[in-house]
This record gives sequence, C-alpha cells and structure tokens, in this order.
Amino acid sequence: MSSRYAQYCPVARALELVGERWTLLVARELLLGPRRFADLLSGLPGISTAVLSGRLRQLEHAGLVAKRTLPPPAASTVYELTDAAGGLATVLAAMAQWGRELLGRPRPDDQVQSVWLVLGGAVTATASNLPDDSSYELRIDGESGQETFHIRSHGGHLQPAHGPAPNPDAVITMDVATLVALTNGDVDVHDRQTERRVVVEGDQDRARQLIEALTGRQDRNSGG
Amino acid sequence: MSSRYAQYCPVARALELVGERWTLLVARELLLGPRRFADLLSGLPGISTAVLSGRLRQLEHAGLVAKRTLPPPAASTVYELTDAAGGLATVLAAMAQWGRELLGRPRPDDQVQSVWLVLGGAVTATASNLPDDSSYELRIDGESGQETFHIRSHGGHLQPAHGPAPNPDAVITMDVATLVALTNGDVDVHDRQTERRVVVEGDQDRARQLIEALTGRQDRNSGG
DNA sequence: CGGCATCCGTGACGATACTG
DNA sequence: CAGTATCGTCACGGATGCCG
Repeated sequence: MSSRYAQYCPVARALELVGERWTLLVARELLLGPRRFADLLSGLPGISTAVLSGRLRQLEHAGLVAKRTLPPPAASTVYELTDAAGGLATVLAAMAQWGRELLGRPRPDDQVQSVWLVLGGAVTATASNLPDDSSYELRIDGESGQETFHIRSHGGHLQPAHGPAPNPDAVITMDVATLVALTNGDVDVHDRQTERRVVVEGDQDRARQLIEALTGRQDRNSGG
Repeated sequence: MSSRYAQYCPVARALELVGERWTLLVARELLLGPRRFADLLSGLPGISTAVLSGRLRQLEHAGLVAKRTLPPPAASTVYELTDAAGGLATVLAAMAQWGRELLGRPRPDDQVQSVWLVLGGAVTATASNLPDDSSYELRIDGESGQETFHIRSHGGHLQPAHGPAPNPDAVITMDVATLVALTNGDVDVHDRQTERRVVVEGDQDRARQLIEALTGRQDRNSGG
C-alpha cells in the first residue's frame, strides 16, 4: 500500500513513507507537539477527513506517529511523532529551509497560520547569538484569537513547541501581519514602526535577537 | 497547475514544486550530472513517458532544470539541474540520509541500480578521513554492463558524478551484489571474502576508507 | 464532538500505441 | 531517440452519514 516504487534506493524508500500528497504536511503539524484530529484538520485546510485519517493510519503503521489518549478529564485522543520520526524532522527542516527562499509574499488565496511561519523560521534559524537553553514565549494575534508558542534555544538551534513557556526570558507579542512582514523582509526588526507593532516583556535585547533569528534571512552555503 | 496547497508556509511551497509523485526521483537522477530523456526513463522504472515529460516541464518552468542541446556530433538534448536547485539537493540529501536507515535489504521485486546506492552513500557520508580533493573512480558491474562513477572528496563531503575520474587516486571495481551487501551491512569492508570481491588499483588505504565512508553506517544525532 | 466509512465527480497516473 | 495521444484505473476532494 501507499504507492511503492520498487526501487532499492534510500530516497525512494523515504518517499514511499512520506511522498504522498499531504503526508509531510501532516508531519509538519505534529512537529510542534501532539495534536487532536480536529486540530490537524484546521491546520491542513483543504484536506478531507478520509485522507487525514488514512495518512495518520499510514504514519502510525510506519511507526512515525503514535496515537495516545490523554488522561482525564481531557479524555481526548491526540497524535504525536515518535522518537523514530527524528529523521523525518530533518527532512522537514530541509524542506522548510529551501521553501523559505521561495516563499515570497502571501498569494491572494493563501491562508496564513502563525504556526507555519514559526516552524519555518525556527528550523531555518541559527541561534548562535542566543544563550543556550534560553526560553521565549511568542504570542501571535490572528483572526481566530491568539496562538502561543514556546521557543527554546538549544545547541545553536531553535526548538519551537505549542503552548506557553514555563520560565521565559522574554514574552513577545505581535500580530500575524507583522510576523509575515518580518518573515518576507518587508520590514526590519529595528524599524521604528516595527517596534510599535512588537510588544516585549522581559529581556528586550534577547527578544530582538530571537525575532531576528526567527525571521531573518540566512545565507546557507548551498552545496553543489 | 501542479496541485497547490494555498498555504503561506515554506514546507507547502517546497512541496508544490517537488511534492508530486516522481518529481523528487527525477531530481535524484539529475543529481549526478546531465541525463538524456531515455536515461531518465531507465533510471525511473515504472514512470510513463507522459509523466516524465510533464515533470521535466514543471521543473524547467520552476527554474530548477535546464534543457540543453549537446554540441555535434552528439547532438542530443540533455536535462540538468540549474544552480537554483542547490536547496533541492539539500532536501534530497536529507531524504537519502533518512531513507538509508530504513533501507533494509532489497525486496523481492525491487530493482537495484548502482547509481542509487552510490548517491545515497555519498550524501550520507562524512569524508573526514579522506584528504580534501582526493578523487576516486568507482566501477560497478551490473546485469546491464558496467557503470562508472567519479567520486571526489571535498570539504568533508563526497561529491559523486557520472563518468570516469580524470586523475583518480584509486580505481575501485566491484559488482552490484557486493555494493548492496556493503550498504546494508551484510558484509564488512575488512572481511577476507569481501576483499576478494573488491578490486582496487592505486591507493589501497584510501580506497578502503572511501568504501567505508560510502557504505558504512553513520550515526546522525537525530534532533528532537 | 472525535473519528472513520461511503458515494461521487474530477484529475492524476500507468500502460500502450503512435509520431517526428 | 524524444516525446505526444489515448484510454482505463485509481487516488483525491467534497459532502454526507454512522458510531462511540
């Protein structure tokens, strides 16, 4: 099942697991932490319930995703990536890194969800300026309320997750439009107008460095 | 065209370019150098001519692939990756790296082509033991004749290409079965029986180190 | 409400035949 | 050799309904 290639090739093997439409985007949605079925549906506009349940079944069968039932009283089932999905995270990171270069501005019919940009920024970023194990809370105001993320600097990388940060060095608040503008380079963190649109509680300098790492342009040496 | 997701997300953008069936495998075939249409067909068993020409057209339109006509007398047209496809190579490398961990042994109906294993091994390898800019020629005997590859150590990485090496430090010859056995760990480079199946001209030590880098297991720290 | 199966229209895909 | 044309099949997207 899940469309084989019949090739003894690493790339083909990987694509047999995650090469179908939607599959890698499902994994993307799970990268920041466990999600319920309905969360995934709203994070994957356009997918049908049948396809989503099918993809989750395939990923579960491949050992990349586990289904877990939360303890009462929140007795709902969530899906989460397993430890075996580490290599998959690397693939998604490469995809995101490349995709950021050709992201441009939102197209007329594009949906914009803060989690996509936070994730894309985090995997692309090199957090060399930020102290190791420093922690940040990022709150993005969107049309459907506020999304809260927890971003931790660790080993030169940024590790994003859903939810609030336990002991943040800074709490940063902005709206989606500002996040978009920062991401595609329309505005700079150091602009006066940007400073008005970004509210920081806590360490101002580190917060600004985080935003810079998260939304700044990175030159990657593209290996030939 | 090419199935959109309507999401302002780096991963989605990347998948819109290379997310369809066969597309990344077409890119894989081009990673080692220019190829003709017929070469691609035989390197992608199962693809139809219509789909292949369609994928090439999309990739060309995206600026990732260029169509070029060779100078006479070999007046045939070839396809090759453009400079803009550098990020795509990174994605393929991540795919190959992950895929190698779950490669296992060939399945009953799997085709085996040496180029797939050479590529998978090269992108996975860290050539830290090999001197920079050293060069190797790898000849793999298969059912349909002999395939020749040129592998160069550069910047800690292995850079594979089709064709013979200009000034190789070593020339290594083996058959596909041996390459497969080395790749999946069934045999070791240092086994007596393996030594009989691998013929080396030139620097014996470097040749063995190259094979080890190309086919050995690498532990990657899988980021959480 | 979470999760999944079902029916149906559309489009992508696989196989083959055919053309410059 | 380098594709285009054709056709049957299957996966996908959308809507609906079932079950805990």
